[in-house]
Formats: sequence, C-alpha cells, structure tokens
Amino acid sequence: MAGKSEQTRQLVADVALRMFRDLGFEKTTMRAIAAEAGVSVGNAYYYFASKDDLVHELYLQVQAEHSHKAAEAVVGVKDLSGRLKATMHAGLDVMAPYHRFGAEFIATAIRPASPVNPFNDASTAAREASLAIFRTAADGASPAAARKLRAELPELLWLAYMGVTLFWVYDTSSGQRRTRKLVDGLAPLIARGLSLARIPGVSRILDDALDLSRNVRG
Amino acid sequence: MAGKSEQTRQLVADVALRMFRDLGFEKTTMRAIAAEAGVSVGNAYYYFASKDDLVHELYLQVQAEHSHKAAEAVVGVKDLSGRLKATMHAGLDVMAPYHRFGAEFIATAIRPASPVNPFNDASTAAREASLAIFRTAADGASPAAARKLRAELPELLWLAYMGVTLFWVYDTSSGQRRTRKLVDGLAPLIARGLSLARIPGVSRILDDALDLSRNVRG
DNA sequence: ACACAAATTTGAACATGTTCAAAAAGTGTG
DNA sequence: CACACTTTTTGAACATGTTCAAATTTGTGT
Repeated sequence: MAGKSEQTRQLVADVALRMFRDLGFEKTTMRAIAAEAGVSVGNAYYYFASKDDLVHELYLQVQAEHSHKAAEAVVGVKDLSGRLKATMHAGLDVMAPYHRFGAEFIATAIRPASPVNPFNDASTAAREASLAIFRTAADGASPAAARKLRAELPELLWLAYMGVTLFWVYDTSSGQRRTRKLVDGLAPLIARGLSLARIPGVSRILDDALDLSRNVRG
Repeated sequence: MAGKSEQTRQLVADVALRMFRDLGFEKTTMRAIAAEAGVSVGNAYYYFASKDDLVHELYLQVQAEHSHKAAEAVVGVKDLSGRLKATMHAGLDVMAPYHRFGAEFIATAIRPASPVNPFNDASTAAREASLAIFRTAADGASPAAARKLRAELPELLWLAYMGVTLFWVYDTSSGQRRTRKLVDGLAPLIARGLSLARIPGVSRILDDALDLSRNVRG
C-alpha cells in the first residue's frame, strides 16, 4: 500500500491538531499525541521534526481555511471596507477554536527560526499564501486605491491583520467580541484613510513613507 | 550579615545576564548559571521562580538603562523628531549586546502569562516605566502636538518603538544598521504626520480612530 | 552558650522535547 | 522463495526547566 506512510503522518497530524484545540499547547505533549495516535514517540518525530512543526501544520490548515472562507465572504462585496471586514472576520472565525492556544502559537511563530514565522525568509510560501488573501480583498475593491498605494496595499492590510491577531490573542472578552468591534471599526477607518492619499499634504508624507519602507527592506 | 541573601540573588542575576549576553538564551541553561555562580540549581530557583524571571530581570535592567540614556540624549533637543530619534537610538544602543538573544526575548515576552509581557495587566509597572520614557520625549517637544493627540501621543510613540524593536529583532544587517535607518526615517515621518492632524479631512478620521481606540480598550 | 525557628541551600527526582541505534516491516530482484 | 536494500517503527537515553523534601546555615530570645 503506497499511502501507508501518508496515513500515519495524517493520523499524527489529526490527533495533534485536535489535542491542540481541546487541551492547549502545553498539555498536548508529544508523548500524549503518540499515545493517542497509537504510535511511538519516535515515530511522530519521523514525520514531524519538532513540536513546532506540528504547529506549522496547524498554521497551514488555518490559513487554507481562512483563504477559502474569505474568498466566499467577499463575493459581491464591492467596497474595500466591506471586503476587509469580511476577510478579517473570516480569519477570526477560523482561529476561534484555538484562542486559548493562540498565545503559545504567537510565541512560537515569532521566533525567527520557527518554520511558522511569517517574516522569515524560509517561510516565504506560507507568507505569500497569507498575503494572497489580502490581495484578493484589495484588488477586488472599487473604487480602487490611489495608484501609488496599489502595490503595497495588500501588504499593509496584511500587516493590519497581524496587529488584529495580536490584539485577539490578548482579548479575554467573551467570544473575543472586542476584537470583532475592532475589526468593525478599523476596516472603514482604513478605507477612509486611504482616500486621504489624494490630499497634497498627506501625499507628500506618504511618498516619503513608501520610500522609507522600500529603502529599509532591501 | 543582612545583605547575604541579596548578595546571592545579585550574583545569580549578574551571572545569568552576562551569560545571556555572551551565549544567548538557550545555551544559558539553569545548570550552567548555577555552576558558574557557584550555587546549586535549587538555590537559583529560590530567588528566581523561573528562567523567564531572569529574563524579566534583564528587561528591568535594559529598561532602566534606556530610561537613563534617553533622558540624557534628549537634553537640549527641542523638536519631536529629534527627541524621538534620540530616544529610539538610545534604546537600540542599550539592546545591542543582546541582539542574538532578542528573538528569544520577544518570544518569551509575548506570552500573556510572561512577567515580561508589556501588554499584560500584571506588569503594569514595567509598562508604565517604558511609557514614561516616551512621555518624556513627547512632553518636552516644541511645538507641541495637536491638543487632542497629546494624551495618547506617548502611547503611540511607545507602540511605534515596539514595532521598531520587532524590526530590530529580525534585522540581520551588520550592526543592525537597517534598523538605524528606519529610526532616522521614521522619526521625522511621525513628527510631520502629527502636524497633519490639523487638516480637516484628516482630523475627522483621527477623531474616529481615537474613539475606536478608547472604545475597544475598555 | 543554648534551644528553637526562620531563612537559605542542596541535590535528587520528575516531566517534557528531542535524538538515535536497533528492530521490524516493506519492496524489489535473482 | 531467499536475499539485499529501503522505509518505517520502536523505546530507551539525553538535556533541560522545574519541584521539593531534607540538610544546613543564620538569626533570635533566654
């Protein structure tokens, strides 16, 4: 049977992800995962180089689901504010079951060496996928953003979403409703803020900001 | 001798901080710290509840030094851009020896349970001290910022500094010169950006942004 | 000086992430 | 089938953060 190996891998991943959701990150020990999956600890490591790697697996799944739900949610929505709102809420929906785990997830993801780190060069693929979600939100909007912003807009929105996610991690209000409020307020603010780009005074500063951004990334 | 206990505590802290600087976070094991300090592992734990607690100690020291150096650096500097630049560079100077450790530091600090977490309610004191540095930078500046911004300005600057710090962690350019460039470009941008608050179109959006911020924090 | 309590120190023990040499199972070849 | 070779699986071993009961030292009142 060719799929036997893949089967074991999938089994371990499924068990791990379920345990992450139900028990949180720390309580889900590698031994517990192995036991629950009915394999040896070493076998789990044969498929996943580290516990962080299992987090990476979770990240991929969450991201795929976000991408899917966001694409659905923006159908027929024209204005940027609405599209952004829908996209961000979709993300929050997907992450919701993992809220208690979110903090550990962030701590893991933020380490430069982590395979999950979105800023890391190594995980360009994952970052691109994540960016693509916001490119969809931005590109489909009308009226379109100011020309000089168009290229960086998805990245800007993505960055805003990173901030929202950080807020969400620390949001202890029931159902994280404060984060929902934040999204509802932030999305129109961003959309309106972008329209300011046409005011001359703002425009000059914006040019400099974009210059700095490009300059400093090289 | 009354200071014996304090002496041991200080010894452990000193050794730990030096090892953090020279070896990085992971290589500095609790056993290594204890051995180097000539005490038992258990004894180190008598004074510091966890390894994270030693990171907290480092955080306090870095912050105190930043506060001191920043206060010196802004003397005689009137414009906000200059004051902000001086304050941020002072922070980078202080952190520089720990750059290789910075990533682990951030990972530790970002966990809500961490004593170092700047967003955490528990560490209000540390956060206040950190904010105070930027309050000094903002309050001493002339011309003063728009009235409605004055209250939130220190927090905004502090937040910007958090962003700069995050950038710094990932900055692998030699001597982190890209982060220096970022600060040099960002400080005047922020200062000029604030002056836009008086433009009517901008002002209205700003009001909404401040509303949202207050609303969502409650 | 002595007894007793409190503070300090010790080191073994535990849980967990991770590694690895060896065993087992699978696969193709004569 | 027998054999060699690869892939998969195992479980013991290791390093590290942390805990804790016991030992030691220090402080205090008599």
